[in-house]
Amino acid sequence: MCRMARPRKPLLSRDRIVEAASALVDSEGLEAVSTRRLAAELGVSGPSLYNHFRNKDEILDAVADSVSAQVDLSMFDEDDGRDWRAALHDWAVSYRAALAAHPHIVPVLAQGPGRRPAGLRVADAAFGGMVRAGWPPAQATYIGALMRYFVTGSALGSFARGFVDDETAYDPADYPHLGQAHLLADRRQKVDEGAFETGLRAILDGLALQYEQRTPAATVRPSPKRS
Amino acid sequence: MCRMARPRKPLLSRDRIVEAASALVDSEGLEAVSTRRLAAELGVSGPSLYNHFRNKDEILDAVADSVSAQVDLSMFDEDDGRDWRAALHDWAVSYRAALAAHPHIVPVLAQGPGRRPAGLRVADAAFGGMVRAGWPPAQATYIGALMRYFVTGSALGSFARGFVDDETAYDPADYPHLGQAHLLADRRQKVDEGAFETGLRAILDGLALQYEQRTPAATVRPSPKRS
DNA sequence: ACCTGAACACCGTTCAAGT
DNA sequence: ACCTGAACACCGTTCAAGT
Repeated sequence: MCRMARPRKPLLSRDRIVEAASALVDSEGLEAVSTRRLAAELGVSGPSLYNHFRNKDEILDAVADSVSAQVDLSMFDEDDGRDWRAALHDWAVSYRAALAAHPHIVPVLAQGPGRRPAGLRVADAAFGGMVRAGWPPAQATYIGALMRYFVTGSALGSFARGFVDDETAYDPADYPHLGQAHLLADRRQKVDEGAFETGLRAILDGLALQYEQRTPAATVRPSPKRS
Repeated sequence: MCRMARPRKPLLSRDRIVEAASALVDSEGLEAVSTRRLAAELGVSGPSLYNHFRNKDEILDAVADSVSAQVDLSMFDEDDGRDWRAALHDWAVSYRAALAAHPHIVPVLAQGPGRRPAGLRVADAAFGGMVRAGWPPAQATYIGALMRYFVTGSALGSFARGFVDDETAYDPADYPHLGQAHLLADRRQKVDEGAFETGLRAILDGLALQYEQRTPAATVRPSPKRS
């Protein structure tokens, strides 16, 4: 009857905790994650988690970061040979796919990289890729930020989940143009895809215009200090 | 010693509750809002709130909606006379300003309009404005959605608050390009503004290209069924 | 080092009771 | 109709105690 207070092999590890937390977030949402519930899922008592993480927020940060780690960044490799526009497009698509696969953690992710390593790696790679492609550093920073705005916004405020599935919610007297707002779920997913593609194309087209007109630098005038 | 269980004039009202909740969200963040704390702030006991709202989520929805209600929609008025591009620009700026003034409630707002009246009004006005300007309904839906993605994403994932204020967090060995990531707070705010302006301009420029090439309809060919 | 149960100060919500 | 206190089933986190 002697339940060990401490077994020779640790019952828990950061990885095991993150794995269980991710599964719980994906299956039942952020609200379902309590330290006690998570511990129960892992077969330990609540306070055990505090041997591996300082608090619950750190666990959720780790879950968010494991999603960031799934974003493909290979398009920013030096010897990739493709142009910034194609790289940005492929990055956005991969970025969004990673987030859309785990929608419930997006609110945590969308707040910014904080000190999460994979989140910082994403920001770093995109910035580096744009600078290498010839964008001035200030513009490269803007591009990284605005792409994050758009991608996280699209994953978070999905049209598909953002409107209620109830036609009586949209009185035509109040909202004369929203007659179609409560459409079938699969139609709504098409709206999300269409909006994302339309927005991404617009952003890339618009940035291409700005790229042509970017700071003259070494082209027109004899370059003014280019540190 | 007879404290009234029910005074002649109600102590609470939905408006008073929303007002107090908004103040609490703005000053101390979403996490500070508990039904008990909110009730205390209003000088009543916790359960009293349930006479006016079904649950806490409904209160937060109402707070979010009061922010949506501050978004200017006048640029979509019929007799406004300005083009869709100017309207979209002004809308985005006003939209973002409303959200940036109450950043802590944005995570609730960003999830979509749900059944919040002011949120639906925003979606309705933008859609209607684009259709009136000549956009096909499907495109108008996309535009409303993608603008929401971008604006809520920018308000939620602010660059200024999204990076930690600690230079040791960005080891150049790990993130070769993030040397500037922990800059002064006011510089970071400039990044947010720059990224928002750059992104908004790119979106509008890109949409202008798509507007020119939109469904030929009655212009080129003898219109193929235009229901 | 790593797990435990007990404990503290909280939660959201329900409900019978008051007026 | 609208407020109350008591109660229920939870929380996150700390800590002394075990091995």
